[in-house]
Amino acid sequence: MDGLEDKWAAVWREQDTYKFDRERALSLPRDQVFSIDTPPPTASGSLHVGHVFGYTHTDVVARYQRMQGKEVFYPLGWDDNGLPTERRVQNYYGVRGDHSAAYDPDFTPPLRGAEGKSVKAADQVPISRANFIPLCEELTAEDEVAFESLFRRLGASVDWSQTYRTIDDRSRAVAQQAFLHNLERGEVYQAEAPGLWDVTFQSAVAQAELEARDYPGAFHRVAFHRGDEKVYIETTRPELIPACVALIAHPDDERYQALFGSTVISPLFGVEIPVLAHRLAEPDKGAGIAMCCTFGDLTDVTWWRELQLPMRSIITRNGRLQGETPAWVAGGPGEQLYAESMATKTVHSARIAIVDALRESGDLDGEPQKTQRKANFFEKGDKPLEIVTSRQWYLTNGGRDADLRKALIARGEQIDFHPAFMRSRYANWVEGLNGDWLISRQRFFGVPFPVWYPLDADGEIDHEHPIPAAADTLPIDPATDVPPGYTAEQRGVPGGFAGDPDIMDTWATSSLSPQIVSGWPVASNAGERNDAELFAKIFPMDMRPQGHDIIRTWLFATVVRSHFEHDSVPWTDTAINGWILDPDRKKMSKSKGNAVTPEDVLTQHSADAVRYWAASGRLGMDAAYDESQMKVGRRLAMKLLNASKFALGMGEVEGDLAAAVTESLDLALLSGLHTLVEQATKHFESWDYTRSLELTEAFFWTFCDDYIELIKDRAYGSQGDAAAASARAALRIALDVQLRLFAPFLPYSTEEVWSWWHSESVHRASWPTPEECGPSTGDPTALHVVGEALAGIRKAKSDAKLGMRAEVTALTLAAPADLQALVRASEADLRAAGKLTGSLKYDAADALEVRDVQLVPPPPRKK
RNA sequence: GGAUGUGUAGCUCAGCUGGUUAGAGCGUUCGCUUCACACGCGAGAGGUCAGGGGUUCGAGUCCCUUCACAUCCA
Repeated sequence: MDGLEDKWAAVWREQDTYKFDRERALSLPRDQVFSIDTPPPTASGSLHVGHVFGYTHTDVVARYQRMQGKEVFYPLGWDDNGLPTERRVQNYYGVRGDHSAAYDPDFTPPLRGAEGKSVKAADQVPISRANFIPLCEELTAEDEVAFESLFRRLGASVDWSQTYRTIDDRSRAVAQQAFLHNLERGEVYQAEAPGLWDVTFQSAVAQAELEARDYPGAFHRVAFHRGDEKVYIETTRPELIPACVALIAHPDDERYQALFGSTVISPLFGVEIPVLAHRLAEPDKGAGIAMCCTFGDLTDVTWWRELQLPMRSIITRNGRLQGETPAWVAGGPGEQLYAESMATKTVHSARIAIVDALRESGDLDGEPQKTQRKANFFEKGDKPLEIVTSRQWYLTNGGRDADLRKALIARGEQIDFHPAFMRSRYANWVEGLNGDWLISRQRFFGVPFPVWYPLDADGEIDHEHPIPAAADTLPIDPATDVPPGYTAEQRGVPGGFAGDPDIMDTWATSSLSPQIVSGWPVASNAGERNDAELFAKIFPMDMRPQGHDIIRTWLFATVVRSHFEHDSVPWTDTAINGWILDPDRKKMSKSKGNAVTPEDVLTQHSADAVRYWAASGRLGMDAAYDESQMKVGRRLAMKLLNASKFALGMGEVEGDLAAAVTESLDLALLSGLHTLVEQATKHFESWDYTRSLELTEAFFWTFCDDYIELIKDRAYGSQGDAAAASARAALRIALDVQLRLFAPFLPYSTEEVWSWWHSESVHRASWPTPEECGPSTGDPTALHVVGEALAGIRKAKSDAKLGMRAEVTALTLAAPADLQALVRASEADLRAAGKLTGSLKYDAADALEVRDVQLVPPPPRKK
């Protein structure tokens, strides 16, 4: 069985079994084409069983649609653009991206394969982005080869000639072209504003990348002064007292009515601070009055904006306090404290210094009370985010525009979510947006913004008049390329130009995956994958499969881009898969150390077995990692091989198979098969492939355990040629149909069996129709009833602790008349299967029952 | 605090628009080398359908409520 995987994977590769036929697609009506917008796995991560789970769901659907005769567009790309790759490259080559480094056309990295040795940051060679990117491409290309091999082994029916990378020329050109279109239409803008900032990665972070985590802190009860009166606030960030711009309480809070409109003096620094009212102050939290600093958290930003407070920022981009003593502190009582104990210190050290000083001055009431607070983190970071003012690019997404938000929620309504309840994740997210999408990142490996800025006579950047790249030159890198109308010598000199130093959020590229794969034309035709005809044909696409954790990012972002660029949804349906949980019900992930590598799983259990497990997980439902289920799948695949070998070994039937089927049980089987095909198809059409598998599987086990057992004697010829032909024909029809019903789930074993009497791949065969199931004139209950009679005989033998070879010399079958008739019609089959040699009496009863079974122990086996 | 989902045999789950004694597989127990399969075959045991209330002739299935768990958003 394991040899099947190498064998058939090679055949599928050689024969291009899953190749997308562009010409055929263009010639077909739209509903005969099925296009899938698959998630590109992160190339520098590693794959885990969760991937196997989700991608199997997609593949099962792809295979079904292909068998339905549709031309299936099923590419798979790699997301190699972004932070995970940057980190690997730094270690692997011993380099570090540096915005100030110049491009070196002859650069060779100091190391190759230093992974694991962990090169110290100080030893990493600073290199330009233009030198850094090729290294990223080189390293990810290696990973991608290994990934493709795994997906092939799994049996993913992807057309590998359609592969793409989110950093390749075409992807960058698509991302830049879409950005320039957004810019022209005013959907993207630059703003200098306070925003969340990761001090480790030195980059701005978007709302969708936030993660609220518990973070240990302490409440410090600190006095502000109003003459002799003290006004206490409670804060977890006392180091921000020098950045305080107001004290704020709720407008309805009785305690502070007298203070509103007056001012207080800050402790240690002696700065005069207004006391103001705002509805976002929480009366029941701490003292009910809060200090607003620029900036401690997002509420501070709101207060600062709405109450038009001054800017007194002290935290810099590297997470330390600014070195220069701020103007409003200089000359005051806190000047020395700041200059000596806080300037250039980390937030942590500054806090210790200020708390000591507060204690000494008597402004700290009691000792700090330890607490767990929620702090915002970058999902990939491990230090709380700071809020820093910086110039960034934003793409409108409804966060600040009710009409746009409404339009995007309406887009969600136009997409069918599977399961449907996942739509509320989308709607909740869009409704809860509190700002536009921040798409610029101060990183290196990603798609650069295709713009430059003029420098004025003093060499100052004029951000108001960005110079866009010419459309037919994309992709460009403004760090090395020169804007239209300038020469390279003018870079960085007064009157010249400067490139935009930032790159785009990874999602700003991957949100264009439908455009990237479908041939959306870019003016430069970078990557030579422009295909306007194809794009017109397959966009909007049919299916977007993905995890529910990235509805707020990838799914939403894709909808936004498509809304702006095409005034359309990007796809009509989205299939949301759940997560794989380990047996302790925790999400499996590499970082938690509980993930099993998919290579091991596939080797140990076989691809068909693993797919069986994955396919028994319904869309949207988290599933347990369950090896026992894989064993069941393996057993099923094995049974399929064995039963088929046996059934086909009975002999062939010449001529019209359907016409040869005449016996009661054979007709009953085919009638049941007829219903099975209807049901299996119906459930696939409603995206419930799991139900389809369950029904097919149940039918197959009855086929093996009851039907084959009952007819095998006759099929060998004990009741004459015509009766044998009837059984053999029914076996063939049933097998032919069942193999095709199983093919999307068990591609290897079905292909093997199919090849025994077909020349074409089962994966290019047509999905079975009820009409192919032969005559539907039989009574399907006949098989159940005779099967039940056989079960009665088996039970008698089992109760007598005898083997199934034991001979039955007499029995009575009690049943209602109609059931008796069904048994009588197949009495010879029942006798053969039950080893019934003696009398079979019939008796009337309300329900079928096998009574008075007389048994003879089987003769001892000859040794 | 808000949203969504889940709670059915020891385990993993199915039970569609309410209808006869609640199903499957795994595990478990007992038995069997039956000429496709011992990576097999046959038989059995095992459930107050999370708790409470309601609608109904009738509820695992609909409504209300409580509890527990998970995820997302505050």
